Parts: sequence; C-alpha cells; structure tokens
Amino acid sequence: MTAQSRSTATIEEVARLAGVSRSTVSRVVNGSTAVSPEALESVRAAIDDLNYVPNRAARSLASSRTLAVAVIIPEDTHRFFGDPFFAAIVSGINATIASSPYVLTLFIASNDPGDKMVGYARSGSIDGAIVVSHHTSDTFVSAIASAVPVVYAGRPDHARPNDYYVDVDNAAGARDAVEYLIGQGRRRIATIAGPASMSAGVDRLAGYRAAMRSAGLPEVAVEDGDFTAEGGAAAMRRILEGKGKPDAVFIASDLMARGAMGVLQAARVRVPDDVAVVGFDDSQLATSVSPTLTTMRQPSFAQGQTMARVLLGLLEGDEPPHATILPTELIVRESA
Amino acid sequence: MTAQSRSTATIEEVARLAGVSRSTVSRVVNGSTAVSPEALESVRAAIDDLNYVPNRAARSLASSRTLAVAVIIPEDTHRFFGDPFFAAIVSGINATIASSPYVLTLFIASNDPGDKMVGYARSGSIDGAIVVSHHTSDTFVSAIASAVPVVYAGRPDHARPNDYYVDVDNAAGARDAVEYLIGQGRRRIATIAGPASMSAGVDRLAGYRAAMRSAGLPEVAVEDGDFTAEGGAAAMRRILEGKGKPDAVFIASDLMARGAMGVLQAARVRVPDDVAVVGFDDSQLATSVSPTLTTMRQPSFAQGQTMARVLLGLLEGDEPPHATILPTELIVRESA
DNA sequence: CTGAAAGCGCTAACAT
DNA sequence: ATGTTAGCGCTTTCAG
Repeated sequence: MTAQSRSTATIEEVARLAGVSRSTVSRVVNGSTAVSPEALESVRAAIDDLNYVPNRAARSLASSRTLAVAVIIPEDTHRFFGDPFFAAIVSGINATIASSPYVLTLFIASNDPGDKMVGYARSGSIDGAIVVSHHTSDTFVSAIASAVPVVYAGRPDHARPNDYYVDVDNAAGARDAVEYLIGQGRRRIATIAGPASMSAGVDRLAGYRAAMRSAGLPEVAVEDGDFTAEGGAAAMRRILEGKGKPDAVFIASDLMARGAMGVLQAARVRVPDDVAVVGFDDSQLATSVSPTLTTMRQPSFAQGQTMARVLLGLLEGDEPPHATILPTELIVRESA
Repeated sequence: MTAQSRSTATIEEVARLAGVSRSTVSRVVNGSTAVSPEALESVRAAIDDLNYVPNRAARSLASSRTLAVAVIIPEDTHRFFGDPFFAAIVSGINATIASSPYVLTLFIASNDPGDKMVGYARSGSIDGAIVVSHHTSDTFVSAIASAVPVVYAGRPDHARPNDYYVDVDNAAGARDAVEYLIGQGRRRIATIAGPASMSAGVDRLAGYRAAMRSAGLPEVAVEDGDFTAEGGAAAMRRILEGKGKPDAVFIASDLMARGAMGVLQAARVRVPDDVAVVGFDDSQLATSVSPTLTTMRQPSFAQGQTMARVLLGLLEGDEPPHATILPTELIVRESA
C-alpha cells in the first residue's frame, strides 16, 4: 500500500455532506465566529463522519503559514544526546509548544551539509525556528535566519541588534559563585575559564573578574579549559604548577570541574579543605563526582520554555524583547 | 518582520528569467533527463541568480508526497533523553536518512494528547514514519499507521502480518548468554525477566528457557524485574530468599542487573565468584557498575539504520521484508 | 452569515 | 525536448 492510496476526505466532501459551501467548512475549521449554530453543527458532524483532517500542504499553500516550528541543532547526534543541556532545553521548548497550535519538529544537523536544512527553512516548511547550539557562528544558521524568524539559545557570537535570544545570566552567575567563595573566607581564588570564542566562556570569566575586582582580590590564576574534562584537567595542572597556590577554584563548567578534581585528587590536594571548587551547570555530573560539586545551576528547561514563548510571540506579531536573561542559582554541595 | 514578507522566487520567475516554461524548470529541479543542455544551463543560472528554492507545500500538494519522514517517540522527554537506547536508534535513523533526499523530523509525544501527532500524520505532512517506543500498543500509533507506512522498532505487541519492524534477536541473545554461563560451568542458573507485556521481555525469557532445556538443566528461579533497577533488586531478593541457591543469574536488562548487583553486594555474595551475572543491552551502565557487567550488546545504531532503510524502501515501492532481526553480541567483562 | 471565484506554487499528463 | 493545461486542497476577498 502506498502513501497516496491512503487519502483522507477533502474539504469539498465535507461541504457536500454538510450541505454548505467550502468556505463555511473552512470557517468552522479555523474557528471563525461568523457561522450560524446550525451550520456549525452540521459541519462538525460531517467532519466527524468523514474523519476529516485538513491537508496541511494545501492549507499552507493558501495561507502561507505552516503552524510548524523547528528546533535546529547544528551538532552531531552523539553530542546532542550526550549533553544533558540539550535534553533540558528541548524538553522546555517541547513543553511550551505542545500547548500551542504549533507542531514541533526537531532537526539534528549531523552529517548534513547544511543545504538540506537551509532548504527546508527556505521552502516554507516552517514558520519559525529555535537554534540551539554551542557554536552559533555557522553560516547556514544565518541563512535560516534570513528565511524565518529565529530565536537563539544563548547570546549569538556576533549578535546583531535585531536578533532574538534567551540566555542565562552567565556573568552574574559567575560573580555570585566567586562571591560565595569569598564569603567562605577564600582569598586566593583561581578560575578555569571556557573558550573565548563562546559567549558563555567570555561572560563567566567576566563575572569572576568583576567579583575579584570589587573584593580587591588579585587574580591568582586564569586558565582556559575549553569546556572539556581533559581541558579542565590540563588547566588545573598548570594552576598547580604555577606559583600562586590557590585556596579555591571557580570552574566555568561541571565537565571541566570533573577533570580538575581528578588532578587535585591525584596531587593529594583535599577538596574542599585545601582547595574549594565551584562548578557551573549543575549537570548530573555534579552529584556523581566525589566530593559532590557545589555549582551554579542553569535554568535550561526554563530557557527552552522562554525561547518557545518568544518565538510564538514573534509569530503572533508581538514584539518580544530581543534579549531575555534568566537568573542562575547556586547549589551548595560538598566541594565548597 | 513576519514570515510572509520573506518570500522566495517562484518557479514562474525562474522560468521567465531563463526564457523557458515552468515545466522545463520543474524538470530541471526534479532531475529529469529530457532537457537540452542549453535549457539546463540557463535554468540553473536563473535558479542561482534568484536563489530559488521550491515551495514545499506547493510541491507536496501537486505531487502528494512530502519527502519528509518522521520519527515518532511516544515517550515523555525525560525518558527519551535519559535512555541511551533512543539516542543510538535515532542516531542510526538519522545517519541513513541524512544521505537520502528525505528530511527527518523528530516527534516526541510527551504531553501530547495524541491528536496532534495523528493529525500531523494524517494531514499529509509526512510520507512515512518510524515508531520508536517501549510500549507500541498506544492506540494512536495505529491511527498513524493507517495514514502512512510505518516501521516499528521492535516487534509490536500485537504484530499484524503486514506490519514492518526491525528487532534484535532477543531470544537468540538470551540463549547465547545462558549458554555462555553453562560453558563457564554454571549449573544453577536463575533469571530475572522483563515484563510479559513487552516482546523483549517475553523473547529473552524464552531464550533462557530454551538454553536451560536443551542443556537439561532445571530452572532454578524465574522472577519478573519489570525492566527497572528497583524491580531487579526486588527480584534478586526473592531469588536469594528462595530455596534454589543459584550460581549464576541471567538478567534481561542492564538496569535490572544493577539493582540486582546492589542486593548481591549487600548480601555479601561475591560476583562473579559466588554468583555470575550476565545482563542485556550493553548500555553505559555496564561499565559503570563494579564489577563491570558481562552483557549482550544490542545493535541499536544498526537497528536505526535498518529501520530507515526499510522505510525508504517502502516509500520507493519496494517490498522489504516485514521483519528484520538483528544479531546480538556477548560482551564479556568482569561479572561472568 | 454564506457562497462564488480567484488564486497559493507546483507537478504531470498531453500535445506538439 | 518543450510548452500548454489542468488541477492538488485549501484560504480569502468580495458580493450578496
């Protein structure tokens, strides 16, 4: 049996059965108020009888809207599924879109030359998109943005004034984390930062610096850990080999923190007794390492929800804020 | 800026610029051979010039195919992202679809009353679907199946003769696992099974029984563990309290095996010295427990690829096999 | 409140 | 090899 053979009733047939015109059926389907109770009733009955579902292509062709939005993830599947950040974000997006008339399609870009996704966006298949990625600089993302309204997760690398994005307050989060360490009496606080090419990396480092500056404390050490466990370990090694022995380290991601804690353990540095450690993300990792990690929680689920809300607003013709910044929250555990 | 304002060129404009008819442009776009080199050239140039992308809705309306397939996951997002099985399956599907002309959209059914997804399938938005779920009995899945060709992951609960599915050889896998234990000299082999409501549970139990029977060994204990860690623990407790002290346990999932091993540990039963344990899945868990788990590996990525291939075949009008069964592989680690 | 009519952008016979 | 001609199923003015 082929797909073609499984045809549904058309609006024409519904109209005939209901004894009205196509227009009236269309009005009922689209919830127009200007329909008499009797017409409404008979149309509804006909729709039920025929099990009618409007053809999406025809509808979209006539109205030039699809009632579909896409989540676009320019990452390979491995990374997508391995990173809890994506899970939380997508769950949030999904939760919000599910209770709207829109349908959500998820697009993972792995192995995709880019053209297929861009073509999809430009072919009028979706009304809008949410782009979730660690590297928003992909050229094809801007090709999509020129075709449909786009909302980004996190501040885009080269954010333009009319971009829309939802970010967590990385700078404030980092500052709070460092201030917590200071409040604990720590004075020689180092940091392991994310890459300068990512806004989260930049902002978290800025937060660290702000906190240190306003407390009048010197920056003991600043090392780049590349947001990976290995990078975090290497950075920690460099810090230990340096002269400024720290009594605390603010580490810009849990993954890097795990790497760093391995190095501390190997060097027989006690956490938190000798060196306190604060991470960032509050991923599952935070509770699976030992000692458990004190870390800044990112509201990723809420971020997803918010992005969806912004996009839906955009599609309704509202004027949502271009930037929405969500607060973070310190989760205190054993490491600091 | 609204979506409507971002219009693309139409086939009409391309035709005019190229100095040919719409039909010729359509032929070029669709790769028909019956086009003269000159026409082909000028059409291509015009397409480039105008940055033309065919409108998907119009195309789909005229041809009644969408060049889109969906992966449908009737699970909540939490479960979807938490279970590595889905990650592997979806990656496999994605890998195969990516190198086809089809576009893949992922549909997670959480919070969905079902109607939206069914409507989507019935509205002619997709040419076919792959259903990946732990519980294939959802009624709305059959509603989808009546609208477009569907391929299932795993044998459906009440498989009908013209269903298409790709499964792993659960029975053979279980038998091999038990035979491995027998080969190790184990004689008093118990099993913790999955629920009788799931084909994987049924088939793995059948495999255990077949192996025991043909070795002439008695079934020491058969307990249901419900495919959860807690269920596995409870089942193990029941086994330990029973009279037939086992020297090995075949456990139908890694998750249950983890629960069971916790109980063994608490009861000071040494693994594998006192009791050997073999799991099923080869999930990440298998290497994160101690001792590491000997387990049957499921080829989930390949299963995804195969399902995609079957679906594409179906859409091409081929007649792929209704059932495809993939072999499993024993991964020997420390627990047996 | 309702119907008639004109497309939306494309494909697919059918001619030529 | 190419153009002409009907639609695909729906929305949307525009009359009435």
